[in-house]
Amino acid sequence: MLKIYNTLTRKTEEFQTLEPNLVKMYVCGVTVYNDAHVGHAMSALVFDIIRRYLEYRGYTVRHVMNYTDVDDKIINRAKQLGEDPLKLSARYIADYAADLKSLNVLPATANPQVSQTMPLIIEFIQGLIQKGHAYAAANGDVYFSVTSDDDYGRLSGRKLDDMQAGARIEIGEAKTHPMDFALWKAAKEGEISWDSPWGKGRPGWHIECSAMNLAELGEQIDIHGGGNDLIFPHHENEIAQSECYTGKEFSRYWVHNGMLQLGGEKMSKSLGNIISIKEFLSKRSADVMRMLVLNGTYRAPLMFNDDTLDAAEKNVERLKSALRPARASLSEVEGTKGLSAESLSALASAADSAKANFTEAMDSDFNTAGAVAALFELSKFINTARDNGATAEQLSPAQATFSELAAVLGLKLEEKQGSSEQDAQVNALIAERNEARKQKQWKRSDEIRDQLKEMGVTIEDSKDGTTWRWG
RNA sequence: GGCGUCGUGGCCAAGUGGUAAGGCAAGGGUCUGCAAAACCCUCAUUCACGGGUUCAAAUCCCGUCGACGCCUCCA
Repeated sequence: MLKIYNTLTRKTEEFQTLEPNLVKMYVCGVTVYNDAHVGHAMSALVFDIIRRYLEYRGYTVRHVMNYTDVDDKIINRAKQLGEDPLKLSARYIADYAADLKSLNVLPATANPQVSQTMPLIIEFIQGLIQKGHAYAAANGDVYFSVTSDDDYGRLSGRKLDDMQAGARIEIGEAKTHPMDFALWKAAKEGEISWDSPWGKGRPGWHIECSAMNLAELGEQIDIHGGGNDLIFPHHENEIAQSECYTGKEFSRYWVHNGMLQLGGEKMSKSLGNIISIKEFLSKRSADVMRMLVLNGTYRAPLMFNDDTLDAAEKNVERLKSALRPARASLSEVEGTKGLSAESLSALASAADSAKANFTEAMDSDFNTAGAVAALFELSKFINTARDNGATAEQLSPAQATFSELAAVLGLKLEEKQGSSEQDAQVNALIAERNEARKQKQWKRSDEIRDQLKEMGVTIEDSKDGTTWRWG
């Protein structure tokens, strides 16, 4: 029984879909005007893991992630660069898609964009005006009326009265209530704009997600996700718009990831403490970033520093060790006995309980730290079996389970590969070293090992022979 | 000031009533010519602090202190 923490109720609830075996999941994507950073990566990874696990549990997942390609920041940046705003955003959309791919994040089933949802956005706003939830101001702006929605504030747990106390009152705006928010913004001179019943303009930030949800997934969805910095005002406003428009409950579960912390502070574009995804991947692997996320709790702040990254890197190496081949098959030693029937059945039951523990952990609000712990347990059994001389055939079922579970978490655990020429060169050096070792020429043997290390090759001697790998 | 999340060993962190998972680091060991990897052992009488409820609390309640997020664009 899968349980998910729901921000809306502040409780962990049993997960039940609107339609059997189908999950409609909408996750707020990014505003595309510069390089995405590792904080965005965290969010993408969290929902990729959730999606993969739901699929593992047998659901079909319709996973929608939007791109905000019409926005003040995009317009400003485009102005600076003298570029067309939609060309700029198209460039960064392609860029972000590439980042996600290199992070082994599965592509969403749909990636709607604001610029391509204009007719529905306008229709949506008109509907809200008709129902008395929105009003057009004299200057061409359209605002949502928060006082028209009795439930306003229920996601973030705020009351209108409380909010006004700390809210910065914007001057010169044509709002009836200070907390009213823009559905449509009248275009300024020379700005990109679309025609509407209220004159030329563009959508406010929140309406796009309500409209794209409706277009892609319908009136009601199962999961709405995003970073917890979006709870207010973005998601609060989405609920208000969608529920006032359809009269139905918008999303059953609201899932929010915690913020990535750099030096005790949230990493964000506005604070400027950014490490881009590309910069990260030039130094560490996609698996390391994913392991960092897996080691933590998706809802809690994630500590991002050299210590936690080094630990994550070690963790990845450790998991990789479970997938290394059996020694016996490499050694070409005749008459390898393999494991006893007893050890073999112990290995099989270790694989079974790893799977059970993995599922139990993931069922508890995606407890990835617990799921990874189950993999560590299994890797210990596999490695012990290998040390005890298990054959490739004997190791294979447990390794298959291990790979299957690792894949649910989206870990690749790939060993680096070299070209066949490089491999041949390494094999020749190892043959030479083995000859030297046979003659107890340790100096020469160690020279070759150092030379291989320079080339990026790690070697391991065992009684069955020498194995090596890149990295 | 308001709303919310949270405070577990040197570090990351699981655990929401029944007596502290896992990983990193550290120390010892097996193996090895040495190394590397793997494996084994050790490593919190205690869960921010102070009260309370209970046969029993890291887990529930109250209070205090502290951290972080949101209240303005933000994954």
